[in-house]
Amino acid sequence: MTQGGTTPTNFIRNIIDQDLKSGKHQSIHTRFPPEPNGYLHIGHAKAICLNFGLANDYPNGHCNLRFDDTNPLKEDADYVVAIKEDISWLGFKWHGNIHYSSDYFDKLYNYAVELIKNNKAYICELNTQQTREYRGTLTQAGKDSPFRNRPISENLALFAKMRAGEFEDGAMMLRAKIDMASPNIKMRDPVIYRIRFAHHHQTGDKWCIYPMYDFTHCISDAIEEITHSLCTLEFEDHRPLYDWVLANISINAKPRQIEYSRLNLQYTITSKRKLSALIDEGIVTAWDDPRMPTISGMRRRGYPAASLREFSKRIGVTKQENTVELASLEACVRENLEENSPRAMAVLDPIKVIISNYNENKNEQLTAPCHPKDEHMGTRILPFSGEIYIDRADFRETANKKYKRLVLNKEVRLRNAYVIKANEFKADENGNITEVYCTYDDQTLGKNPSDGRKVKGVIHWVDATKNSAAEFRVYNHLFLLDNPAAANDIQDVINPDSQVIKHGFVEMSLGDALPEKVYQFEREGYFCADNKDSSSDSLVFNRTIALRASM
RNA sequence: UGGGAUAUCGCCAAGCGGUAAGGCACCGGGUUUUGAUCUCGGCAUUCAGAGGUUCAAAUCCUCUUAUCCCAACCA
Repeated sequence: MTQGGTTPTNFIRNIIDQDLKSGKHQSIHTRFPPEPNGYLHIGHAKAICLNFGLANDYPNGHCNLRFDDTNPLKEDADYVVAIKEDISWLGFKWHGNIHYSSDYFDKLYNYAVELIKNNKAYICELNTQQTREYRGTLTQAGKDSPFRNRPISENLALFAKMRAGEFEDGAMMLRAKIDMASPNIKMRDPVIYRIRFAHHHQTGDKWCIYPMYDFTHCISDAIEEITHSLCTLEFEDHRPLYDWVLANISINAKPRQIEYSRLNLQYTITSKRKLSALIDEGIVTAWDDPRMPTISGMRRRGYPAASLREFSKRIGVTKQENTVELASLEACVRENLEENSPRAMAVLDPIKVIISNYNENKNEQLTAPCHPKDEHMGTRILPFSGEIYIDRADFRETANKKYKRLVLNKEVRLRNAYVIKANEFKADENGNITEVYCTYDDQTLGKNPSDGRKVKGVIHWVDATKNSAAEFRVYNHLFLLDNPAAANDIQDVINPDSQVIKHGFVEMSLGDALPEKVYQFEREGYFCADNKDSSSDSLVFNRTIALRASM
């Protein structure tokens, strides 16, 4: 399958098609509702592609960005900034202004009052412990709160006082009056407002009571005239409550909540709480550490936005629990990069090669294509002198025929340059090779040896006199286990080699490599300059992903 | 007898009563100045299991089994 093209159908599209066909809706309106309490990760990327993708694919479709900010204790304006950037980078535009659930705090308050007036909500003074006891268990019905039958007038007065700040945190709460015996625990008089003397990043100190998710989300959807409110499976039990709230207040719009299964990805964790812990414990450096499955981490690492969109398209949308293999994501990244990244050469673990028959005054400027198949990418200049660097792994004193690189007394092709032959080498006292002495065949530039002898291998190289020194950060799985969430202690399954630092050289043309621009370092993999730590004075390249390896 | 959901190839996933799409992975052949790419070929007589309805069932019915979610004043 080539990247791009149309999105395969799924059960949500089928529902939308029916709604459009039946005339229930003329167009669709979705929303992406992140809570600004952390950075967006690959799971959110799926949700973003789903919601914004739907809006893009249907005529007159719209998708709102709404920050679900009803818990000031956990949220922060910094996250709002990062989330907006991530969505834009992923390639999506939200409809109109950015929305916040907190925009609706006044309306929400009034709807709560309406519920009270209709005897559908009451002020409860049970403490946390008591509330839990009264709620019952999975198999036992709950029992009514002693405050359940408070007169409406008293509820109204108490709620007003709650808002006025006359009670302490946790002293009381507003509860919907539904059914303490419901088999669905979510319907056992759920809390809809709590007291929190906390500063809110959007509303400041205006409020000391904050609405709960279940009360807020459905009303926010209705206010924004969302037609299809998509969320993950764990909210299935909340749907009756979502519908109950909208049915019991004077609001016309009746958005439909549809649940789909969240994405699980091998070797990664998609829990903001756990990702946050990785940072706190110093296992990674930040939310955008290239090892993080966050959108900003993947961006920093070099994953193209288009490959994330393609991935989200390939995994589909269903209600089945799933764990996608990492290889599936990586295939999308490689497919994109193979086509779009310019080629270059870099040596990560250098040993010097001295070409003894090369005239030391003959400094050549070789020309090499930036892409083997796309000539529009142009060419670049490769300085070539008598001294070059090759990778330590590309030379052996002896080797079997499967080894297609440089071997003592044998020949190898230098990529984009000449065929060389190794004649001798030097090693230090530990046996580590320090220098290899070669001779080159000056008749092999751009052509095979004229006498017909076959040169089996091709290795990459960097000129030893004109180049840029660079640090390479080679990334591997952050976790040793494909299902790290199952570990008792996450510390036990951290891969100690999730980041391996190497120092070597890149070809001269890479001296001013732009951050996040990905190159294929031939035979090594895809790399991009780090968007935080790299500068032209001190280059730092992140390995986006290795080349597919087969041998 | 708490409630809610899900079961199609190793991993995703189409399929919606007419006789198992596709992608990833994997296994072979070819091309190649990247052990990359590209390319050609292979990869579910079977749809969690057992019954039943039907000319015909992955699709309808019944029962069984397995797995996931729910008892925050989180979202």
